[in-house]
Amino acid sequence: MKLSTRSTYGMRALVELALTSGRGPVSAALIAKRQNLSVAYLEQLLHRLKRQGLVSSFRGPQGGYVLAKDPRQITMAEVVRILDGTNSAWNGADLGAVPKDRRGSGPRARAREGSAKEVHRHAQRIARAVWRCVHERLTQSLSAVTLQDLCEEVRAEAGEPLDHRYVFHI
Amino acid sequence: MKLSTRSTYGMRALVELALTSGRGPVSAALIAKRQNLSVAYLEQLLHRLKRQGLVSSFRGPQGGYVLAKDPRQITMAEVVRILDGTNSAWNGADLGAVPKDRRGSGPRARAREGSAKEVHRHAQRIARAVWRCVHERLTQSLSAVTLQDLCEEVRAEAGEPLDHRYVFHI
DNA sequence: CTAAAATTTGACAGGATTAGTAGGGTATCG
DNA sequence: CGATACCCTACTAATCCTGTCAAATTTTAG
Repeated sequence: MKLSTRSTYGMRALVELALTSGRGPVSAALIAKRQNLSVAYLEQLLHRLKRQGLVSSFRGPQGGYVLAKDPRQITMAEVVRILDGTNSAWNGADLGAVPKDRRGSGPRARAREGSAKEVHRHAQRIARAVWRCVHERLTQSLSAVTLQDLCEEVRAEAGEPLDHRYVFHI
Repeated sequence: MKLSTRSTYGMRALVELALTSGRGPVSAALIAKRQNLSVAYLEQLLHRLKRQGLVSSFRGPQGGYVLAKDPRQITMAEVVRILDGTNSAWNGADLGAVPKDRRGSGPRARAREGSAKEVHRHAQRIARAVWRCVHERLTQSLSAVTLQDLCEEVRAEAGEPLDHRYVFHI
């Protein structure tokens, strides 16, 4: 798991969909315009969200995207997993790229550092512990944030008078 | 704030320093060898950690790096802020890249979308809400993880017999 | 006291990965 | 048909990470 701008972009698009929910599909172009981000890039993100069943799409005129799940059932953790969770980093077993050569250690052997196997086990132990400790708490706290929470946060920030009505579908 | 491999690299180095604490400085080359990552890259990270006062360094033979604070006072959130917090994404006020051109929206004006100023306020409201909601819970849960917690996690994983003694300095 | 070795520091080049762009294809509705 | 909008693939730009070299600094050896 990683965490970058993609997740926030995706979440913002989902908020947009949630706020206009029940009033027909919204085109990617309109979301992009309202959220001030690139259409093409947003389409990629929406496509991935669709394949994972978070949104549905309709082609043709008056087409666009619609939320496919209850906003209370969409968590931030899920969005992060879908949009930012593809890569090998943060994958638990990962120890980081293995460098081919080492600079400082010269020809003379050092006494303290143990066999290569031991070093590897040691590194893996620490890497796993760090990863586990962080990943656990991270997913835990991100799972606690739902799309509905974000919508309410937006409403609180706006002080009620949103320009679309605040209706959830289903 | 962003979150990538850098923070885990840095945290692993700090764990290494904490575990060998009280037994003199440890060179970047040795840490890199034990943790199986690139020396040059690790040096960059250590340099930043030094400038922020988390570690101290000594040059020359028998030199290296030493933890500058109590492991209980170093939180994961601090490390993330130092190593992954540089870039403009996730900076609260950020609204994402501003696209230069828009593809689909054609010459014909749409009725629903309001003035440019309103759209911008709307976008900013949602972006801020998303950012605030996520950032708040994220830093909160990362602040709860200290370097000492990680060391104990490592010890738990290893089942006690670590190859260095488990001593904290000061 | 001088020279060599060990180590940090800094800079830079190059590959790998990710962020974002561009443009064409295809389904759907009037 | 033709316009709207999703869908797909390839491309460019930026960033991350690694590798390497040279300079500065301190300790140790001779």
